[in-house]
Amino acid sequence: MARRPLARPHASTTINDVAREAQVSVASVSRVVNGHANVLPETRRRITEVIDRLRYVPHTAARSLSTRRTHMIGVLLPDLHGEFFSELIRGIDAAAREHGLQVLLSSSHGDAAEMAAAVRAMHGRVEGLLVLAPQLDTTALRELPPAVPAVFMNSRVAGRTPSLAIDSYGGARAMLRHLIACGHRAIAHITGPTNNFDAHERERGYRDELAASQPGARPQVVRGDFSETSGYAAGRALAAQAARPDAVFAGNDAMAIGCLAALDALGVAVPGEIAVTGFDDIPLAGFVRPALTTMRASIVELGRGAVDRLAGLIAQPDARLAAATLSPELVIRESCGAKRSGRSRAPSSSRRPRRRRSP
Amino acid sequence: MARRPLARPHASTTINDVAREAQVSVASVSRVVNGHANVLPETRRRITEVIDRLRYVPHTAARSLSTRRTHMIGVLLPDLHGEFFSELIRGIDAAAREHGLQVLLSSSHGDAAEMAAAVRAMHGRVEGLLVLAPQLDTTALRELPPAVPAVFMNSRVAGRTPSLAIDSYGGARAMLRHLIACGHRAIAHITGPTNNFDAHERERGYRDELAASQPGARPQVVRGDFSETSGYAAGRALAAQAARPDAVFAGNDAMAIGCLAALDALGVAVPGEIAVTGFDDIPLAGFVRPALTTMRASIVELGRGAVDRLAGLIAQPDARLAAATLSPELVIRESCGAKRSGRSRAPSSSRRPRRRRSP
DNA sequence: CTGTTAGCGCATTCAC
DNA sequence: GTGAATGCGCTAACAG
Repeated sequence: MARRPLARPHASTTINDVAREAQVSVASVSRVVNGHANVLPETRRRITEVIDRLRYVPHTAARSLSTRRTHMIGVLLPDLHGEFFSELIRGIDAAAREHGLQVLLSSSHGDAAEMAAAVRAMHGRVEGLLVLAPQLDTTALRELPPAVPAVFMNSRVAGRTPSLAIDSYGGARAMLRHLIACGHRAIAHITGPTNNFDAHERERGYRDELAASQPGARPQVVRGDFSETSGYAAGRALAAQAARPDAVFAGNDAMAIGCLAALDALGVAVPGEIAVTGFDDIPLAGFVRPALTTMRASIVELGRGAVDRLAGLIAQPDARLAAATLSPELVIRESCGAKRSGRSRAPSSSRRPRRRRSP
Repeated sequence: MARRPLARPHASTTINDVAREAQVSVASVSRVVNGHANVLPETRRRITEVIDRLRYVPHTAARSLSTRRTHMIGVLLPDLHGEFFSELIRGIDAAAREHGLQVLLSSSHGDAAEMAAAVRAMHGRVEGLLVLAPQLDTTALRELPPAVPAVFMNSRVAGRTPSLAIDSYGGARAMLRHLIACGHRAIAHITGPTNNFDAHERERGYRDELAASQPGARPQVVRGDFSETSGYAAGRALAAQAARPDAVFAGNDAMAIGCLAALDALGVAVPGEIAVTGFDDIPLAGFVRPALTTMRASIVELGRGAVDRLAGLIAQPDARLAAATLSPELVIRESCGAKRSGRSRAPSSSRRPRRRRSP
């Protein structure tokens, strides 16, 4: 590239062009661009004028090379679907913007190996990592370069890596207490996928609260995978059983809705014969019939909180934040059979003013 | 930085370290790293060994500075919710990975000004832009630096910017033809938000097909905003009208489901008294009662196709791709009142094997 | 307050 | 086949 530099692909104006045009040194231009104080008003004005006129924009890579800062964080997500994904990103994006961080996204990771590859690809471009690894198997996460700060969401992390999670365990116990308070005795549970952290925590909460509140009661568990279809199948199975439960706590709303559809098809009254509840409070939860009682977890806050923590960690790498937890909130609608004092049949979607899907 | 360079923040091994350790020049290391042929097997072996041992990873910024390539594309999204968002990202991410591109995401743009700011922040870091700008007002998009290749999705773009879109117009007409074929005459429409490209196209399709198939028929339109709540309100309004329609074509599934809930609350039989259809085919569409007839649009393909086009554009900036379109497909379930030959009541969610929400 | 200059880490000519 | 040297665009010492 010595003699005849190959035609620069996107030849754009550099700091040198500005300096020459404004009759100053690149140092002064740099100072103005970075908002340093030590520049004469007149000089600053002249430089600013040229910058505007030439539409000069600092070259990011060059700046990074010099400052060792990229202002980017990497976000590693598994193969996620639906509302959870979008709300998480929404929270992450908003918080990142506030911190002046850009988001390098890598989603759709089926397994830990893929995730490791993604991490490698991000090496050097990001100042921190945000990872959602619901797989119980987190051994592969150990390969993360220890140098870069990382925050784990809804993951079981060995060691004291700073993490943040929805309190699935506590939420499940709360839901069970509610069902029991409603008078239900035989309460079944539809689980999420095996090897999923939250699914595991919710099941554990179900079992523990059952054992605590109804000593001797036998847990009744059907395996699902968080999909509507699996909830549908579970609903059929449960309704057909000899010991038919009088309440079903599904591991998430999607399965609860699938279960509802199955019971409806079978002519089983909900909540009359069997009560059904979910977890997550997806936007549609208030619009199915009967409206779904569920635990509301603020996914937006999960994403936002994770970024806040990561930003703090980037600023102070030595800071030792303890793991934190977000408590879900019980949302009582109709499917649980709780007697309600209100008389309105309008769906309760007080929060979330606008819910759109189409672009 | 002349005398005593400040302690490098994330001191990591550089190409120089490798060169020194392997007793070669940085040029050879560079050749090996970039897979050039002209390196002796023995030399290559030695270098490779050192690279592994030192865990050397090329510094991205430095490489970018020198090559003028970042291998990143910017994705600009509006304030999106739900399934649409996640599927779009899924498609984008998968395709980007195939093309060896990283995704710099920036979402939650309420208006064009915010989007312009996001573009500015990405300037220089991305080789191309993917933008979803459903706002009808695209004047602000003109500010995009013309130098960087861009692909627009579901947007009305003046000029011949390469774009890709779901054929909302054609889909709406197809849906209307279906409703008419089912014997419905008074067909109402619930629109999406004003100033939204797809909402506009669907309404246009509704009006055009109505005029074409039933000359003289009077269009009956209620304004919605793509949210379940607005669909609920529209359903109430429609049911209360003197000239009650016998079919309702909602601008998207969320509103259709809201409408369904309203009619259920009012005791109006669906599809008996009023048929209801939607647009999008969200995963839950098959699980509400009655199961929703809708138009299936492959959002994943939208994202994937957009990235493919962008990658092509980056490779050949001069290439003039024409705008392309993705045709949605009619999915007939129960809510439209079509007589069905099958006898299965199981939800039809043949495709989409797994649908999860929770992490 | 301003200019000069030395790197940041890497790719790439051009001699050898 | 290999190495020495140059420049990518910018920041931050340092000298003036």
